[in-house]
Amino acid sequence: MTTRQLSESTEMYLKAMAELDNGEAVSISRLAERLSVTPVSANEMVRRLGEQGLVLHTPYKGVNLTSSGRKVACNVVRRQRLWECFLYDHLKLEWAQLYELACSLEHATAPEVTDALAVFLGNPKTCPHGNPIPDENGSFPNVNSISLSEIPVGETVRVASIRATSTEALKHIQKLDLLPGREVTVLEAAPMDGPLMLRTAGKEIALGLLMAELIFVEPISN
Amino acid sequence: MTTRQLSESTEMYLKAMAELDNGEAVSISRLAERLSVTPVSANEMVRRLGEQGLVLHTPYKGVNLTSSGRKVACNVVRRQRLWECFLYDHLKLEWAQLYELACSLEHATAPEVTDALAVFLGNPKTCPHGNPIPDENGSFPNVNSISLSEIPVGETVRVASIRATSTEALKHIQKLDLLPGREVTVLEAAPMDGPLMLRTAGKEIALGLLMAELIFVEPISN
DNA sequence: TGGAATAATAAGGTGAGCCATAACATTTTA
DNA sequence: TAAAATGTTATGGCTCACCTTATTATTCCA
Repeated sequence: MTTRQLSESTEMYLKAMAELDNGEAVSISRLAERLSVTPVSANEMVRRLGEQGLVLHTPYKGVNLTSSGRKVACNVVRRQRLWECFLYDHLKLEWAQLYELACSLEHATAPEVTDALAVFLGNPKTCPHGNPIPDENGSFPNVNSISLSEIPVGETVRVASIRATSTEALKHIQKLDLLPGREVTVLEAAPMDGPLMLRTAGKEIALGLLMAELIFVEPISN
Repeated sequence: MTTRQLSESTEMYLKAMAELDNGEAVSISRLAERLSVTPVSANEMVRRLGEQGLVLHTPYKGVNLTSSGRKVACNVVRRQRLWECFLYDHLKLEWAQLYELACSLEHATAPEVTDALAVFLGNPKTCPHGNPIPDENGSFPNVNSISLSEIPVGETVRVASIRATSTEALKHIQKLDLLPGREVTVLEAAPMDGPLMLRTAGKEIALGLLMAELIFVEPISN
């Protein structure tokens, strides 16, 4: 298993798979959607990744990362989230822009730089969006937190992390003040996948279901 | 003059031209050599750059940056040298590796990041190799310093900056302790483009002419 | 169980940026 | 001034990662 240089595209596919992973195989169409690519293109690419031993494709079932693919994906995620920390904590850049800005940097980052950056930042455990940063060994943190969309009406939870990737979505979440640490009460779930009505910081807000699925929460512990 | 996204390759060509620029047009073969590409490929690429208005190619004479091409090149150089400062001053990475490591990052750096990085670093004036960092407006600093290869035997000068790009060359220069700030006396110039014999920090060292051309010096002022 | 939805594959095409080889043009220099 | 060196252009080919359109295979659900 040589660690030859992988293309940016390869890294993006592997990262997307890791981000979409929830235990089961990822369908090629969801992968295609996430990467803004046609299913046919995603199919081709998955075949290539399969030939390299990075993914396992079971026709009609979906794609899984192999252990070596997962390792690469972890590494990519690690690089990205470390950059997010740097861009936020030290360069004071926009919270909503971090994912996008760090995404370009992640593919251009040598291992020496990644390691030195982690040390410089004091080995942070999470990125500014609350998502865990994998360690050097490439263990992908399996966060078993629940999405806000699954919380029954009436319950109050705490925002743990945001998995949104588009700057637009992140801006909206920021505007609604649904940042990690905030407490949120689910007031109502409109029928037909309608928006959730929430209360946070004394305000009542409406949140689309798709967006709610990207917000991960935890029980209020203390 | 739209500032559409330029490819990494385009940026590398423009940067190489700026780095090779010494007032006259740059020949396509030197450009090709610098970029480790065949002259034919460089020719094709220069044609494309010409069509975009970034360079001016006079057949059999060479290539020049247009004002818009120069602006882009400056920006690339600025990004790279800012990253070099960060990698050296804060991440404590190897002096000789900086060029290479910063080179990958430079193409992945958004304008917001560049500007914030400059502020974070305190708007440094030079990179760790002693080369000037262009300002936001893209003025390419025209350093009129002299290369060590042009210093007559007997004279003593101070190393101002190193323009080498390969990690290997930089490692060698570091081993010889020819870093910016050091004083060097030219003891002898061997015939037939033979090596220069130098004295620096009490030691006598031999330096190949090609390498000496990458070391820029200034008179000892104080 | 049969049709709808979803997934896979086949075939052909695009552009960027590189390659090699060969032919031809110009400039340099001996 | 002629030959050598350098620069240019033509031709054809390659890989990667994408595209479209069309066909075929499988799965799911009513």
